[in-house]
Parts: sequence; structure tokens; C-alpha cells
Amino acid sequence: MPSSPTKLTLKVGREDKGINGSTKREENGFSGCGFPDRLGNSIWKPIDLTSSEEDSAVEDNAEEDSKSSEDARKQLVIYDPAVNGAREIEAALDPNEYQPRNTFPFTSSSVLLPSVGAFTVQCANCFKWRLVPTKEKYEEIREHISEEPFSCETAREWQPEISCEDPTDICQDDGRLWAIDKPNIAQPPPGWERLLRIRGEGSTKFADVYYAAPSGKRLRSMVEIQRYLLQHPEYMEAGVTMSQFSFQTPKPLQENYVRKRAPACLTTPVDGGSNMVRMLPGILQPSDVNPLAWAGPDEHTDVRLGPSVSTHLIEASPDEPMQHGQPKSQKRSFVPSEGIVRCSKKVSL
DNA sequence: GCCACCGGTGGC
DNA sequence: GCCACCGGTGGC
Repeated sequence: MPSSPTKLTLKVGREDKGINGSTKREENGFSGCGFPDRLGNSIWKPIDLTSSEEDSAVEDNAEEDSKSSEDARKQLVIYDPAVNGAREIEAALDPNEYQPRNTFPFTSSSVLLPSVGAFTVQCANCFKWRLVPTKEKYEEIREHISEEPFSCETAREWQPEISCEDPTDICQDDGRLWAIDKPNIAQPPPGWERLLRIRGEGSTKFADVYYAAPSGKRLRSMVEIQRYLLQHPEYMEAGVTMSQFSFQTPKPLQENYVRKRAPACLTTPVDGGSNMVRMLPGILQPSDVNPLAWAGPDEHTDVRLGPSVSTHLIEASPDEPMQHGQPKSQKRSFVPSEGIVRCSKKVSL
């Protein structure tokens, strides 16, 4: 992908129901990366996954960021509250109470699908990531990000004290999946909601976009939108147009997350060397699957975007039990009770 | 090879 | 019966 100041990314995690029913997501921050301490005390050294496996730990500072992530400017990182408990997130991210260091809510949920992570955007000046408190604000920023590059100054709208001198709100961490989001996607019309659903790993598609009409009706293509608008002219009379809809989906930065179309009955590994082995279309063996994972709280690996944003950026945690995206039917993947796997510290990319 | 579109289906 | 989700396909 060519360098562009308008690239957007999203970061995807997955709810992981623990043995005792709790989730692996911590209430007080990102479990793997966490929010950097404002005093700089708990910034974990990032590992540049654009290079080979066991090397390349570098200091996480703005200088390095400036050098290495030029192309990463203005990237957005999304967390999908629809999947992770919208009410809790909205409450916790009330701009009046916004506490970026330790209150980002990874709330409990039984959702096992990958879920979009956090609404963040990268400052065009200092390259640090700033959490965006709401999906709506994120969409607003995304809509005009080419013409109106984001900066820490913009973030003062919801975080009055923030400046480029402050540490980044979030680092590209520990196993969550990162993906490039599209810039300049129109905000949905008032009353409509644009929904992003991340598919399970190994699917032929990374994600689906839906629009929820004010009536609650979900529409999944431009054809359906058009049909719906024709059936409900009141929306068009109110100014709703097709240009306000886009079914563009983000792209995973983990190359192998989405599988290519494969011939039926392929039963040999198609992974080509990573620890993810896909047996298609048969039952996946849990130990063979590279889960969409995030690091546990005790061992942290940081990932950041290299010179090319399209570089794959997934990191799996060490010895952290992971649960795969749960397929709705066993025919599609694996048996639920076998879904707990462990993943290696690093995922070959 | 990508992607828009939509059919099928299992869970609820 | 509804719908969220996944897979397949045809057009490009």
C-alpha cells in the first residue's frame, strides 16, 4: 500500500471467557499493552515485527515513532463497543470522566468473536496514539481525516490537558490484531448506525459491514440500502443519500488472518510455515490454529507499525490460554470444548 | 485476486 | 421464525 497520510487502522481483540467466568480483558486497561504510565514507568518495549522473530526490541519513544511510523500517521484504532458492551464503554468514556490511563473498559462479555478494540487515532505531529472516546467521534474524525489531519490538539476536545508531550494513550500491543481502516468514510445518517463485525480467523473475509436503520433493520449491501430507501422515501426526503453509506471493510494487518479462497476438500496445511495450520474445510485442530490473541498481563510485547502500515502486526502472548472465535456451527471450524489453546510468544508472519 | 452481494444455516 | 454469521460466486 502506498504511503498515505490517510491510512486508518483498527485493532481487534477477542473476548476470552476465563475459567471462572471472568474475561481476560482487564477492567483497568489493555491487558497486554496497557496505557503507558504518564511518568513513563510502564512503557513496554515494543518489538518491531517487521523484522525477524527474536530481535528488534526498540525503545518506545516519540523519536523512534517519528522515524518508524511515518506512514502510520493518522491511523485510527477502533474498539467496537457494540461487541464489548456499549453501555459500559459509553459510561466509562464519558468525556467528562475520561481517564485514558487506566479506565478503558474491557468489560465482561460472553462474546467470543474477535472484536474491534479501541477508537484511537494517531497524531500527525507526534505520532502518538490518542484514544477517541466514542465511535461517533471516531467516525467524525475518519470522515475528514484527509482534509483535517488529527493531532493531539484535536484530542483536547475530550482530554483537555493532552498534548504531544504526553505519552501515547495506547501502544500497538501484544497480540491483538491490527488492521487498516479506510479513511474518509461518510458518517452514517442521523439515526443510522454503521456496524462492523469482525469474522473469525481463517474466514474468507475479514469483516462485514452492516447498517442499522433507525427502525433496527439491518442492511448489508448498497443494493439493500437502495431498496430500503425506495421503500421508505421519508429517509430520502430527510436528505439521506447513498453517498452516506459505505461497505468498505478494514483490512487485517495479519496477512494470514483471512484465508484465500481454497478448493473444497483441501486437507493439507496451507499455512506455509507459521504456527497456524489450516485444514480446510475440515475440522481445525485447536493446537493448529493461531488464535487471535492478546497478551496476558504479566508478559507484554509491544508492537508498532513499521515504515509500511501494511506490515503484519499480530502478537500472541506467551502461555496465555486463548479461545478462538467461536464458530456458530461445528461444521465450520472446531468443537467448542476444544477451543482453548495456547499460542507461542510470537507468531510467524 | 479482490470484493460486492447474497444464499444458507444454526442458534436462539 | 428471525437473524447473525459464514461461505460461495460472479463480475471486475
